[in-house]
Amino acid sequence: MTLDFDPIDEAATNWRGAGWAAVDAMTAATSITRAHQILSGRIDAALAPVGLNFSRFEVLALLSFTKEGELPLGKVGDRLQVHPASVTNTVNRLEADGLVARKPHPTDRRTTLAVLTRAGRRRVEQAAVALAEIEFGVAGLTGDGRRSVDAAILELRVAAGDFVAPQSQRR
Amino acid sequence: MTLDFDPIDEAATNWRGAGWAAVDAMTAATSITRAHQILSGRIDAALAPVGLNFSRFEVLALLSFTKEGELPLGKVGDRLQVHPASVTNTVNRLEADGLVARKPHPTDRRTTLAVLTRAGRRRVEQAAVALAEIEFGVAGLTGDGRRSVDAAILELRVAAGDFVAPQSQRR
DNA sequence: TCCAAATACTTTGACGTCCAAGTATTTGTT
DNA sequence: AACAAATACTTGGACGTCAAAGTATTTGGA
Repeated sequence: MTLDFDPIDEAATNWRGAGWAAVDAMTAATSITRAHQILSGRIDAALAPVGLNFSRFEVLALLSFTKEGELPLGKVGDRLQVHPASVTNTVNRLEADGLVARKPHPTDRRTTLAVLTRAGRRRVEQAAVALAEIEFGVAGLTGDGRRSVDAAILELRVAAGDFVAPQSQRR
Repeated sequence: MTLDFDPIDEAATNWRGAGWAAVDAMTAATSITRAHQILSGRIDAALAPVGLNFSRFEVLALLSFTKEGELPLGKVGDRLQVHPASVTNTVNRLEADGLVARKPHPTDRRTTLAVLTRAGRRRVEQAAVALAEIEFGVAGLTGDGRRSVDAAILELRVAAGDFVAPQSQRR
């Protein structure tokens, strides 16, 4: 099943042969797509024994970083850049597992807070350890590789309007 | 909705504060994940008017590069690194749209060939143009950024066993 | 004060992906 | 020759994602 050639390199050759444009853009996009496949496979495999997947872990981690361990669902979506419906779905699952609870917002009745439970806090710690053990799936990337990926993708994210750097953007 | 800070940078700070390990691995993994979100959103948006999504496009492109415009479904899965069930699903859809046809393998009756139809060939050309126009979603990445992403991810893919370089691996 | 518009979340439905199990066929051994 | 194991694909089910529509509540003018 392991190929004896680089499929992306092969694709680039084919694209050139067909006279199609933007070959270098294609290889970059394909590389990123494949990298994501690899990472998400490894990460979900590492989290499965802990009873989480990456989305659920991200929500728990985000909550664990707040003072009170709680956040409106909308904020969760903003921070993790996922669709509101996905937040609802993820929180439903976490709630069913007893890792977060829903709580009405004290002053705005439209808003629902997700609150980390004690079990949720324990679970996210376990998951963080499990992820650190597999180096978040990026084993195989050297320090240089990680830095250059971060830097390059930072350009992409800024260009995509993920956030606007206020004044100083370190890094 | 656009944040006024870099959420990944923020996450790194939080992780350090919580004393969690592998912060640099986390940022690399998160960057790649986010890059994939951005690209796949842009790519699917560019392909929607053409009536394709990226998976279906990839299958058509792969077929278009073969001599006869046909390939066993299993080979398609190997090349695109997707699950056999996904290939079945994707080809079903392409077949329903008249862009490929299924044909029995001449000598191995277990095997089914996906054959590009004339409409499929036209469609993949349109799609290639549409994708080139948006630079595969990587507008925002400079030439250097694209090269460093390719190079870094190549490490990752090799480490993941995507393929084994036989003797000479150019690039 | 009143009401249209904005905001927050949920629901429903269309898709896509993978896994596991099932069917058909071929291969490799004994 | 015979049959267990491997291979090729499909099916059905669990999940996840997003878009669009629906409900409830708050906000920001006229």
